[in-house]
Amino acid sequence: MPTDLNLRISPRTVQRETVDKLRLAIFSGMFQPGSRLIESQLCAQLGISRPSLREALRSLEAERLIEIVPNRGPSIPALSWEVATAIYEVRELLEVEAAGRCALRISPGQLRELEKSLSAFEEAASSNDSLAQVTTAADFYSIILANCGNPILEEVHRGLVARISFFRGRSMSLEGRAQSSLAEMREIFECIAAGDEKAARKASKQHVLKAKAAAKRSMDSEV
Amino acid sequence: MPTDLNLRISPRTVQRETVDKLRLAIFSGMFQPGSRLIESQLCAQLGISRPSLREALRSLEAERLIEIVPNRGPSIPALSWEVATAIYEVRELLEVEAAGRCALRISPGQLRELEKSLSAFEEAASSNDSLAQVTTAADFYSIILANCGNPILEEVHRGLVARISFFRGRSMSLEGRAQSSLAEMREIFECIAAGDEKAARKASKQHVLKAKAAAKRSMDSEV
DNA sequence: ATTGCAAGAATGTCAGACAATCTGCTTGAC
DNA sequence: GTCAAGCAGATTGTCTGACATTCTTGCAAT
Repeated sequence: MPTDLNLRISPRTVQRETVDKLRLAIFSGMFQPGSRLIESQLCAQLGISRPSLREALRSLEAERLIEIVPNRGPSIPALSWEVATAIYEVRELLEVEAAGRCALRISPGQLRELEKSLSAFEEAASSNDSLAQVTTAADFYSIILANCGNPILEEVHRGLVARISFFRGRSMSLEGRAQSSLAEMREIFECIAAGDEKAARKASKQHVLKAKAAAKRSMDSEV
Repeated sequence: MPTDLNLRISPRTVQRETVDKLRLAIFSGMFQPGSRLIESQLCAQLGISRPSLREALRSLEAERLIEIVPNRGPSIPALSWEVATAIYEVRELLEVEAAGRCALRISPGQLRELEKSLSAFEEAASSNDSLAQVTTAADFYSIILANCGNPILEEVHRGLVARISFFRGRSMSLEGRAQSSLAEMREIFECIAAGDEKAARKASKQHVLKAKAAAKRSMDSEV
């Protein structure tokens, strides 16, 4: 039997609930970039005590989802295009590697899961629900990353994607982006299904580059 | 003038001091892998209150330097060889990319700094001070990562290296590892100094692979 | 318009408390 | 003698309340 089968269920603690709730709130753009978070207000809204909140904030700080400046407290960092570019570049590095490995080692069962998630995205892409588009697209990637055979690759990728997830919501709503995204993702899927490592890498690289370009367009059009 | 010139000095807060102290303590192997950390003991040793300590522990948890299981508290995770391997693989990805970029864009001033750090490692390598070897080697890499033009690459790399830093201390003490490491690092330096991207990538890849092999040897010999 | 100051707000940190959970040891049954 | 049940101590999760320090803001004065 597997040696590290983890049967232990993790009790939901206030700290973890709070981290999850705040993370979701940040993703959904509830706070303006640059705006400060007032501890007392958050405590009241979340119905928790200040020590618990502060622990949660430290976790989010380490994830780079918020910044905490001594004596000024937590705030939502304004993500510059420079940093976003840097994140996209590292994402490219990681996703290309993951797609290539995935093509060589994914199991038939997981491949079906990947196909399912692609279908889910297809459905979302034809709708106007940009939140559904982002989440289903994220599912697609996370299956690839989960099957690349390297848990660290997955972990690092998740951390990066978190920071630019709200970019995706905006770029998805660009005219036609969801459809072309779908085509690129289908290409990646086909390559993985065929077990063609090189092609999977190439397709994955193309996809990230286009996503990056779309993110830039959506940012420019906003300024 | 630079737009993000950060003149703000960060006051040293208890939380930050504590994170730094504990991180250093973990690096230096003060705690056995798998051993639990007792909050009350740490509070007494550090002379701080429990809320402050718990905030620091949350930061370290997010860095993956400790694990916190609900109702069992913090402990030092036992780093399996599987995970260590995964980390080395991602390190390879990042360091190769960084070395290649660095070769194309490093400034003469920073190149001199890199040369200096190489000399420092050379001196340490001929001694038996494995701590000095690890720190000077870390300086060498961090200069490369700082000059690759991608701050995210640097940030992610730092997070990974932190988790396996104590491996390096052990593998450096392997017979002859410091000397061969020196040769590999000098090769990387030469390639960067020559501005040869491809060669820098190749040399960097070789270096990580050998470091990984050395880490495995040191781990095997311990079991 | 700029400077300086004072009141208010927010954070950093601590002390103490209590319920829930875990751990180890004693006790009892077979 | 071994194993299970149960109890006491240890430890964590969480809250309340407090206070000094630091930041912010509005107002007055130059």
